[in-house]
Amino acid sequence: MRPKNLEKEEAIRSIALQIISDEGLENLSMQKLAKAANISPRTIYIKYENKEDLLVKLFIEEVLGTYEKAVLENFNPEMNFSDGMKKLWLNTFNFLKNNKPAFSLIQYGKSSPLLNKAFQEKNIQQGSFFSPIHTFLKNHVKAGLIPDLPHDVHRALLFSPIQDLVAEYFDHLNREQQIITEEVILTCCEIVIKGITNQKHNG
Amino acid sequence: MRPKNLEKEEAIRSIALQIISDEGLENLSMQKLAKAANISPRTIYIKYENKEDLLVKLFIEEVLGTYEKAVLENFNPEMNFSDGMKKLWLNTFNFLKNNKPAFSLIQYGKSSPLLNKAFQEKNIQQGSFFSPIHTFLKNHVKAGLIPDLPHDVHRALLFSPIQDLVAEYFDHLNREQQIITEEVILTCCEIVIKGITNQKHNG
DNA sequence: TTCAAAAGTAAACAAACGTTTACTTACTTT
DNA sequence: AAAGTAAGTAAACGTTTGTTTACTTTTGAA
Repeated sequence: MRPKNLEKEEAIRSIALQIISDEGLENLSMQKLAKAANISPRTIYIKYENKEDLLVKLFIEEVLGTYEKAVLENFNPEMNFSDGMKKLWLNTFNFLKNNKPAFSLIQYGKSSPLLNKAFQEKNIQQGSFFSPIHTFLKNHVKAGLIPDLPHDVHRALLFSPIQDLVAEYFDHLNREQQIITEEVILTCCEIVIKGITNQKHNG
Repeated sequence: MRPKNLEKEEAIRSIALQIISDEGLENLSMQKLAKAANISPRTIYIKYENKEDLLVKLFIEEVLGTYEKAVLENFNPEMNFSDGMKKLWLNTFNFLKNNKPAFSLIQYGKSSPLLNKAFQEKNIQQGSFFSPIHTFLKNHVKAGLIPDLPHDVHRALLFSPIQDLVAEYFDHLNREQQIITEEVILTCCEIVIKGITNQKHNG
């Protein structure tokens, strides 16, 4: 039998991300996608059940999968807190700033009920994304370095600023400014570390 | 001549927000909106030029307008840093947790190119939203209490965690949990304050 | 009380939507 | 080399889209 053309599958995914990033999720249609990828609409349905299936797989597999891998590169849960945080922040920054389409869909994941629901189901069903970070934080809670807060609260405190900074990086790009640099990222990371770290020997 | 029925205008806006919040921006159509509001599609076009105009006005006027007012209530730029921050965080939390549709569209503002562009144009054309916060931060930079960073960077460090915490509040609601309370918000606010505050007399 | 005029409605427009049908192509297996 | 089968295409399906046309209703002012 004739084998699947993996190039076409990759084209579907990358062009779908491109359209979402440039025109918005609300402006992605199957026919527009097929035309942009130079294939028949039917071909998309060989690889995906329907539009929702395409979007969910794009989000969970293509985007969150590679995102997680990039963020956790050269990171391990046994690192000391400051080094670990800086590694995670720089990995996040360097991956996302070169992958605007991925960043765009991640943002939609916080907006769209469909993607948000898919993310939570995935997270519950088969162990959460970014579980090494979970372990990392637990270690430092146990060591008394950071306060014992729910994991979601840790995440909001420690990682929401870096995601906002990436959004600002792209906004500034549009206006041909360059304010958000690796140096700024590291400064911000240190501020966040200072905030969360217990000051056992002060006062 | 016959006057506009303001109730219908309000119905259009609130029902549009409802649909966006429940089904997503990508599932809002003019016909669905008209049917849900018990009016003719044509009526929407009396009040708005087209769908984009409706979305932009919904976002900028209805949502960001009321959001700004709520966040700045009983706040003024002359407050001391800690009190001001806590006021802003609690105002944000208490407004958004009771206004999921507003929160949803604010999230879409970070995803959708249309809304994101509209926000930036509005911000440039006629003075930024939340300018009292701008003044507030400038004051405390001048006093040497917090480091002199670009305003966007301040915003990412000081306010992105509270928005993430609101998102988590809604996620937990769906699972009938109640982790994000005013008390948690204040704890987190203090952590953020501690991080950004210059320690002039230590070390 | 009449009446211009905007508000509002019901129905329809072409275009685009997600998806499928009927068919052809390309490749593996025998 | 022939057969068999999934991949892939072109064209079309019925529906829904954003928007408009043609008409009716409601109102404040004359």
